Amino acid sequence: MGRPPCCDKEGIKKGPWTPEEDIILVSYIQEHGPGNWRSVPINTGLMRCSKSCRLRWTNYLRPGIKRGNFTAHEEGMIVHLQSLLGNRWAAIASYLPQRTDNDIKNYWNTHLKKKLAVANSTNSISSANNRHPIFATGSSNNQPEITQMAAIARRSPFADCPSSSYASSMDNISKLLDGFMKTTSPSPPPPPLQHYDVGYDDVKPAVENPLMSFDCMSGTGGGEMDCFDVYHHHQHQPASSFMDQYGGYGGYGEESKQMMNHQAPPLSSIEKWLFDEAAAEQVADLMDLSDGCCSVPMMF
DNA sequence: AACAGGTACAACCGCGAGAGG
DNA sequence: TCCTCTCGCGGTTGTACCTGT
Repeated sequence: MGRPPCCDKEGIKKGPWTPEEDIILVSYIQEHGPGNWRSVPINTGLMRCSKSCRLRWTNYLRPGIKRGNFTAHEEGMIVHLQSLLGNRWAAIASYLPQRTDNDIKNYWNTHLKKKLAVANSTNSISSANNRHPIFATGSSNNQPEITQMAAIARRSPFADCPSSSYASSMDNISKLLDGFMKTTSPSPPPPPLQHYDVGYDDVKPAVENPLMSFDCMSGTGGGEMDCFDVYHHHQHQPASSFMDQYGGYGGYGEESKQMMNHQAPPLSSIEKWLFDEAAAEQVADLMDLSDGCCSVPMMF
């Protein structure tokens, strides 16, 4: 007997989500937290399948998501990471905590693939890529490295930190509710959202870890120490001390820290490469073209 | 103004992995 | 060890919007 289809039941609604549905979903998650998606449609009365609820939350409603145009910096990172990891969008997204894997995937398919095709035809990108051995050898010839990097990506603090992500989420929800209130009036006020003092246009990164966030590579932040300084400052320190100092790990517990201590080098090869001169050079070039909006005020 | 083609992105589908019984 | 359930991921589709003719 095969697996029963998830969403082919009678009465399961498909298609775009309405603001009302969003409100219901957000309210429920605000109260119960994300997870246990099976129970979400049951408890909320939403005529959606659990998968649809999860997708809506993770790709649209989840707090800390940055919407709008990708910066040149983000583009560069996606291109780098895609070259290394292939179409492992979730792994790539873990390095861009403000972007969803769906966003990155869409952006890759609609923009970057085309751009790269054009660039490759003029050899402009390929020459840059070939500066680095990883590009020169091709991802398929570095399977162990890729595997390691994928594992690292999964272990990254951004990979899965529901608690911290959820805890900082209310700006998105506030946005949603705000937008909803603007477009539907009069209507009963939504449940009060607490713990959110962030303005509508002031989306904070879901995770504030300066090393793991490539946003810091922009170097345009107003901090006392730019990201490369941070990197150089910490690259010889054990991962644990760095993570402890900068409050990494998101929702990871002590056990995870220990795991990191045992399994992860202070700086993985992918991270080294991404901070490497070639990448830095390329990204720095892109930085010059950036509008600066990718620079996120960091905690240092 | 109307239409066609292109683009962007939200959402869906199917599969695999992992957890738990 | 096997089976079922649940979740997450990557590929794909549908559709609203944009742009050019």
